[in-house]
Amino acid sequence: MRILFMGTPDFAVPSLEALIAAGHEICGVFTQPDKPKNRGMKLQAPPVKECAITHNIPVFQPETVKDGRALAIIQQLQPELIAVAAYGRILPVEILDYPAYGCINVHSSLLPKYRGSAPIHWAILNGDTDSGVTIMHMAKAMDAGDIIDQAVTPIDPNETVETLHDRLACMGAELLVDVVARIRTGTATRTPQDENKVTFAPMLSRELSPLDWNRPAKRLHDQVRGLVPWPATTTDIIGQQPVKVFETELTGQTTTAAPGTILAAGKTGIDVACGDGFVLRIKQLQAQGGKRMAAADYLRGHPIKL
RNA sequence: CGCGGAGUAGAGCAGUUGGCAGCUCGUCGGGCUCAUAACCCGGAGGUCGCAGGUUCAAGUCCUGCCUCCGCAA
Repeated sequence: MRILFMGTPDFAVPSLEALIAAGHEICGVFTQPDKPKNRGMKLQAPPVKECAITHNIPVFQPETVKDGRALAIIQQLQPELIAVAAYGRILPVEILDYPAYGCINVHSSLLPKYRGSAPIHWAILNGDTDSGVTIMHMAKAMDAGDIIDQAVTPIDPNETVETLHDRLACMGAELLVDVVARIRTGTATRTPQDENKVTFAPMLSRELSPLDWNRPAKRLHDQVRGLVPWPATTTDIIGQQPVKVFETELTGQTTTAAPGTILAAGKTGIDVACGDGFVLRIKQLQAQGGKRMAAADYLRGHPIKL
C-alpha cells in the first residue's frame, strides 16, 4: 500500500521500520522540524527523520500542517493511507479526509484510557497493572477516533517507563502492520470509544518530581518508575542539594520512624521511611552536576551519618 | 556563540596561600569468627582528561582543545 508516515520520536521508529519491512511503499515521511536541543542549542534531527533518511524516503518537516502547504504536499504524494505515530501535531480535517483509507494512529495506551501525550508515564504513575497499544482511526478530537484494534501487555511492578515504552513501540509497530493488512483486505473493524471511560494523560512537568515521603512507599515507587528518565523524581533528604532519584525498590520492611527518615545507607542502597510505615530503598540517584549512579557509589564520596 | 558544573587509583570523592597525591569502598595477601554486606593487620594499584605556557617547583596559576553532566528548550 502507498502510505505516508508521520512521526517524530523514538517511539515512532519501529512503526516506520515495520511498514517498510512489510513491503509497503512509503511515499514520504512527515516529522517535526529539527529543533535546537540540549547543551549548546544545537539543531537535532528527530529519530524518525534519521530513520527515513537511511531508507531514502523523502522527509517533510513543515512548521505547521494547518496552512494549505502540507495538504498540497500530501496531494502530490497521493498516499492511500496516512499512518501516524507520535507526530506531535494535530492534523486538520482536510488532511484526515484526504487518503482513501483514511488516517490511522498508533497510541500507547488502551484507549479510551489515557488520551493525550504521556500515556505510558501515567499508566505507571497510577500503578496500573496493564497497558497496551491502540490503533485507531483519527478524528478531529485528539485520540478520540474509532478503535481498530488493541494489544495488551502487563506492567511489571518494577519496570519503568523506559522498558514499557520500548515494548509498546514494538507492539504498536507489529499491530500497525497487521491493521494495515486488514484495511487493505477490507476486514478491519472500527469500534467507537466509550466516552464515559475517557481519561487523559497530560504532559509531564518538573512539578511532578519532588518525592513526598508522607505518601505510601508503593506510590513513591510508582512515581520514580513513571518519571524516568525525565523529569525524574527529586528529594532533598540526601546531601545539601536535592538529588534526582532514578530507581527504588520496595523492601517490604516496616518502620515506625518519621516519613523521610534515612534508616540505612550502605551497599544495597539508601533506605527511607515512608508515610505508610513501609521502607523504600533508593538504588540509583544523581547528584547535581554528576551522573546517574548506584546509591552505593554515591555514598562512597558522600557518606551519610545516621 | 543560551546559562552553569565537572574530569585525580577499578568506583565515588577530597586536595588550603603553588611545596613528598589523600579518603571511603572495591581488589590482593594474612588473621579472627559457627557465621558475615562484620571486624583486625598488611600490600598492590595514579601520565591528576589532552596539548602548550608561567615557575626553582603546577593536581593547584594562564591559554587552547577533547569528553561528560545540570539548567534551559
